[in-house]
Amino acid sequence: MRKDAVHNRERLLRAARSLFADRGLDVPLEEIARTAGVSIGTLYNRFPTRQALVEAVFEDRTATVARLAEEALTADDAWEGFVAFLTGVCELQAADLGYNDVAVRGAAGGDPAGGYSLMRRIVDRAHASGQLRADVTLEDMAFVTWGIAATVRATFRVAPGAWRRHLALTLDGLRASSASQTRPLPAPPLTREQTALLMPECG
Amino acid sequence: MRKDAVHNRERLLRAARSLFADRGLDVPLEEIARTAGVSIGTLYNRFPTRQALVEAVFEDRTATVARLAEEALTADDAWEGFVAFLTGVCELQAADLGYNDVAVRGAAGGDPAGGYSLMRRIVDRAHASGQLRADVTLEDMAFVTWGIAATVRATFRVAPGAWRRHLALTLDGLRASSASQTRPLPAPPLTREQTALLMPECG
DNA sequence: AACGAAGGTGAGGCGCCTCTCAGGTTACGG
DNA sequence: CCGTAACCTGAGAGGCGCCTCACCTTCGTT
Repeated sequence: MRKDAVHNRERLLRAARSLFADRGLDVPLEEIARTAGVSIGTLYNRFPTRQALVEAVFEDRTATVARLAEEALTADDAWEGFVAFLTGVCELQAADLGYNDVAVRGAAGGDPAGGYSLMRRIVDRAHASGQLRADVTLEDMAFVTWGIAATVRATFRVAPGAWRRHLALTLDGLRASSASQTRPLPAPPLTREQTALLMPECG
Repeated sequence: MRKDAVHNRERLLRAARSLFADRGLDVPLEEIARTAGVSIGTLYNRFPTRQALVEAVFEDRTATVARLAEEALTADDAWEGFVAFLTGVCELQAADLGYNDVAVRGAAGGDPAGGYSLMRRIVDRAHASGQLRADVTLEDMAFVTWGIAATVRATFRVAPGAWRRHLALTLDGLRASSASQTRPLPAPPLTREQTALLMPECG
């Protein structure tokens, strides 16, 4: 690739990163090109589809999630690791409206550097320590993601940080002590296949 | 109003109700008119803005919510009433993608027939019975709404009913027994003003 | 029956966004 | 320094959805 092409690619990524973060994934491509100081044609040269641009912009996030997961596994307490991981992921969503969209729409593509199997280990460890309720599965983590993402979107202008309250309430519902002993949960967990369909990046 | 106008108005409402339910609030107005067998001009005659149409379509829902709230207040057990109310509201969202949008975007306009003060009574009653955790407020109900709505949207094609599992987990987090005694929640509840801003129909 | 007002119609203007392509420009190996 | 392949450009075609308005039809009243 010629070096001016590389240069333009980077300018486009910088512009897209910033606009996606502020306004979500639906920013007009023309605006991204203009912000990057490049023509719309160049944008299409570098990124033939919007999807390609989105994937390039959020490529680093998958590594970040993997790092969060690894840190969580080294936490002294399994539950604290579990909480730290989910908090970290939600912080990413709160800091970047574009990534928030990615999380909700499953638009990232590609497995997050083995994030899925790391997450499984976090969940297993929290189960083993007896602090995560036994009837909760890895697939239920999607509920946390979707729920907190929605609260972030609803409140980020008016009450940034409010999602932390929602997350705390959600996490309390996942503690072993919160299980409603009387009756089982009213629906089965999502299957692995369903999760793969809904969040391709976790397949 | 002339009777052909009334007739067309009803055809438009029927078409909009059906399309909104299946595809959400962003259906093209032209398509609604076409489905109703009426011209786009007529749609604009009856409903000068999209907002007006949406409000007319979902007018009945506010009464439904009020009815749910009243039923909840007559339940033998305060907690069961509380759960029944939230379940009912979520069922409305799960049954109609348009109403789901309304709930998330706060696009309904108008107080739901005093639904807000009824909800307050449901929450107060659940507090009084000692079953709803004390550090949860009426405003926190918005988290439930947003969260379940998001899960409904994500799963309704692939796993309809999965939201019930999410709701059950969420509700378990709201039980008094789930309060993490050690530390307070990490963020204050939304203020009444913030809630009014975010969900105008609850102002 | 006749008339005025209310209502219906749909082509077309507008704005927004996506995507293409013919023509001009630049990098870089030889 | 030259030639060519890679690259950049931006006008414009095309699609979509919103909304208006001049013209015609129908209702309902007298």
